[in-house]
Amino acid sequence: MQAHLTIGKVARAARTGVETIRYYEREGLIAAPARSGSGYRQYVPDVIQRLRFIREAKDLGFSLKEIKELLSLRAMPGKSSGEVKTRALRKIADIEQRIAALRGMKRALTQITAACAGCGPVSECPILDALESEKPARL
Amino acid sequence: MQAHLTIGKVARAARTGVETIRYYEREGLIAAPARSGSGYRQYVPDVIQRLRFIREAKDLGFSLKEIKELLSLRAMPGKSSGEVKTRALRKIADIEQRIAALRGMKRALTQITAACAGCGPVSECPILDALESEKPARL
DNA sequence: CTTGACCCCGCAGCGCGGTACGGGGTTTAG
DNA sequence: CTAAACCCCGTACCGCGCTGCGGGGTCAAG
Repeated sequence: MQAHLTIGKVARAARTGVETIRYYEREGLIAAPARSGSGYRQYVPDVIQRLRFIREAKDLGFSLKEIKELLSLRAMPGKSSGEVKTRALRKIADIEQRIAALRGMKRALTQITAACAGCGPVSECPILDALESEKPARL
Repeated sequence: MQAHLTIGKVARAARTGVETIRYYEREGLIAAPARSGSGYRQYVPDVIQRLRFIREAKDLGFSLKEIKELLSLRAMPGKSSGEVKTRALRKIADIEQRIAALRGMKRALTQITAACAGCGPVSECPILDALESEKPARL
């Protein structure tokens, strides 16, 4: 009846499991919430956004460790903003690389659909090689 | 002295481990190569590109199963190209979603660096919330 | 006041993607 | 010819990110 949510409600709202939330708490991805007299976790609604963000970042291939870093960009108790900025810039560069790599893949796949639309057996279509002749290396 | 490479050379060229290559072979991500009389694997150079592609896709958050699907878009023995096209289009849509999500993150991070460049303690900066107010849901 | 859904905690187990080990044979540089 | 470096295979083990289980307490609807 108040603004505090039980872990089960949070789990449903964030489309995740109760156990996952407890796990994230142990791993430091979300703060330990207040507790009721009987020991129940009492969440504020904000945690739902945070859980959703975690899920999204995870799907994009960030590890929980990286996500922790991303999240630590906010809520740094008394840190200078210069430090935050530096970290954020590094993350931005990382993200740009990922986007570029994804665009390369997309281009290759687009070529497949465009060039092979009407040609004969796929095994003879040389454009499929586009998939494998991505950048020589990097990182 | 010929065009065939041993597994160790391939591993070094693709910047991966020998065991990883054998693992990918077991998992069907790369074809089993020819063998020498004494049982040594004899690779053609192409495999190096393929391994690099796998590494790149992995870094982007694709699972080995998904990568297998991506790779299967080429080298489908006698499949109609219509089927390949359908699969490719699905993959393209998936990749576009990933790119969009990454762009959202980048935007949020950019706002952090821009807006907080000179303001006081980070804990008071409301724009950091951008990180958590990403899309309501999806998928 | 009971019953069922919920919560607590700790610990075991799982699937993924490797990584290492051990015991053997092979190749090649010196 | 020998020693180092490489290869084979099977199996065991690892860290990550959960997921489930058991044994217990709690809370709200009927």
